[in-house]
Amino acid sequence: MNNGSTNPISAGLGAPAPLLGISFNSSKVACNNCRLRAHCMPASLSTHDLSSIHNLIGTRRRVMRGTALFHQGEKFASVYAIRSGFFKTCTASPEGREQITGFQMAGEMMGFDGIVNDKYACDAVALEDAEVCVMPLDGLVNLSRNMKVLQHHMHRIMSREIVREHGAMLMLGGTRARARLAAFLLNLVQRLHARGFSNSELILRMSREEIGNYLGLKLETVSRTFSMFGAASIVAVQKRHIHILNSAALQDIVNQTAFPRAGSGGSH
Amino acid sequence: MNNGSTNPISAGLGAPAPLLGISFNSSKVACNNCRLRAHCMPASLSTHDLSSIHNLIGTRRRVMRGTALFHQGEKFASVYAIRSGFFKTCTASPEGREQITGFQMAGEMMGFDGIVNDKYACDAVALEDAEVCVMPLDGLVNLSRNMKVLQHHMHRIMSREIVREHGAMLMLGGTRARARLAAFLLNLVQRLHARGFSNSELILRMSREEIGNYLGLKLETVSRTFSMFGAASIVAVQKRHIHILNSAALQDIVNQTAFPRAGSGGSH
DNA sequence: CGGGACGTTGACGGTCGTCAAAATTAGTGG
DNA sequence: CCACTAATTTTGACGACCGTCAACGTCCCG
Repeated sequence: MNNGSTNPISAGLGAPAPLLGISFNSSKVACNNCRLRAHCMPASLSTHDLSSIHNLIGTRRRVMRGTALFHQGEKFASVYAIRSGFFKTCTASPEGREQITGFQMAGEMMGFDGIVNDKYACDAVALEDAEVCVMPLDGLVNLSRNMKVLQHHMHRIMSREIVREHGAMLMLGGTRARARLAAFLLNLVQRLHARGFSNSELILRMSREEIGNYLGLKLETVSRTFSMFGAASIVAVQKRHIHILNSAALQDIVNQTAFPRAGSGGSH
Repeated sequence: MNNGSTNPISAGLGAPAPLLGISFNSSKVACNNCRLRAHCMPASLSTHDLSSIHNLIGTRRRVMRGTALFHQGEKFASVYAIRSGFFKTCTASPEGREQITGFQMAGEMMGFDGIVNDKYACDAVALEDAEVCVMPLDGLVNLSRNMKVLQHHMHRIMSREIVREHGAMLMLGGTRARARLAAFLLNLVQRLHARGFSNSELILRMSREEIGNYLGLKLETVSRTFSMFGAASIVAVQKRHIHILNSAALQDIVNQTAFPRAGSGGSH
């Protein structure tokens, strides 16, 4: 399976052509050139390891806005790293209610919830045209058997997902609308900032309804709360364009607007 | 606590205490005799594999009611399988609010949230005297490198935890108090039933306040809702002893009391 | 220009948080 | 065994917050 050279010669039949614009089918952007590597790959990897991983990533896949990368119940096979674009993941309860469980951006991974039952446990829908790296799980698993860093990295990613959801639960249980929306904005802008974007401006990729669904609020409440932030000059809101004017005030709202004294006392 | 010896010992988690009153090492119940094996181990294992795993589980550990198995922020080392007893896991937000992220019973595992940052991300507190199997992670990891079933099993467990939290989010976002409490009871009794207990009776190991915290409700609301269920003869409630009289009605409440039309197409 | 998706704003009412007090139980020491 | 305190649970009254219903404005696309 070792592929020593991925040089232009082997590509003579008109495959990769890394020189020019975008090539779809052939488009294997080498992982070691990917500027998102820090987000989805282990920190330190030998070039040899890196190319092993790179070879594993069979294809990339484009996902048009509004369409699903995978569906709840679909046979599980691969996990995905987002190269570009923005996703939501949502589950449907047996009785048909739908809950958005998270929003994912470039460098983040999706699909690990499919491992338990060999079926994806949620839909992953692109909120804007997107591109993902397809990572077949058995490939990853096999590779990780001889690559300790990779094995540990997989564990870390899943563990992180667990912790992330802890955070989401923290928000949903026992805070007011203001606090939820404030925390939501701060979280988004922080993740964007970690990817080189502004730490005060962002464009929402999702509708008010989707925000509300995620935060456990109705869309009208989301809208009203945005207006409130605007009136207080904490955030400038124009449709989906958000400008955080006073991030400290937002943080205060997160801190102060939790229901008071939820959990203290108690333990003996 | 009123024993002759000084208290710090029981509270201390520091050193692996060699020969105190309780001998940690001695009690090695062979995994292949453990009637909970089906819950925490892969389905099919050769006896050889099983004994490898068994050897890995260095110790068991007793946890007294009200004390913590591990604390948020503590250095991560092991995951734990519950042999007996009942736990809650709770995280504290930076601003000090506390959120219970789950209740765990015999056969379930805890600690995987510690992998990401090499620190436990939550407290695990025993709600009744308990006993756990200590499973050092690096041992598991090394073993799994040569034991494919185990490797896959670990992935499944973490994945299941992710999915479980999806479910919790589903409940916290967009349902009413009745629905949350009904779903909570049904979930508890179902898990207990899977362990050989009644499918209609249970004893709550946690206080009204803890239930409320978990469900995003105040303790008064929890109490009132219990009373409501009682008045409707759906559940007989006596303190913490719960008898489900009409499980179908409970299920109806879960289904019907979600906020209407949260996610589907809005035609009016 | 017209239709549809999305967002904003207003008015009203229900659910549940808040405050308060009483009831029941558990734990402790005499 | 019984008094005493602390913890937990229950119940009531009140009101804030947010869900509900409705109308309107905006933008996009055919």
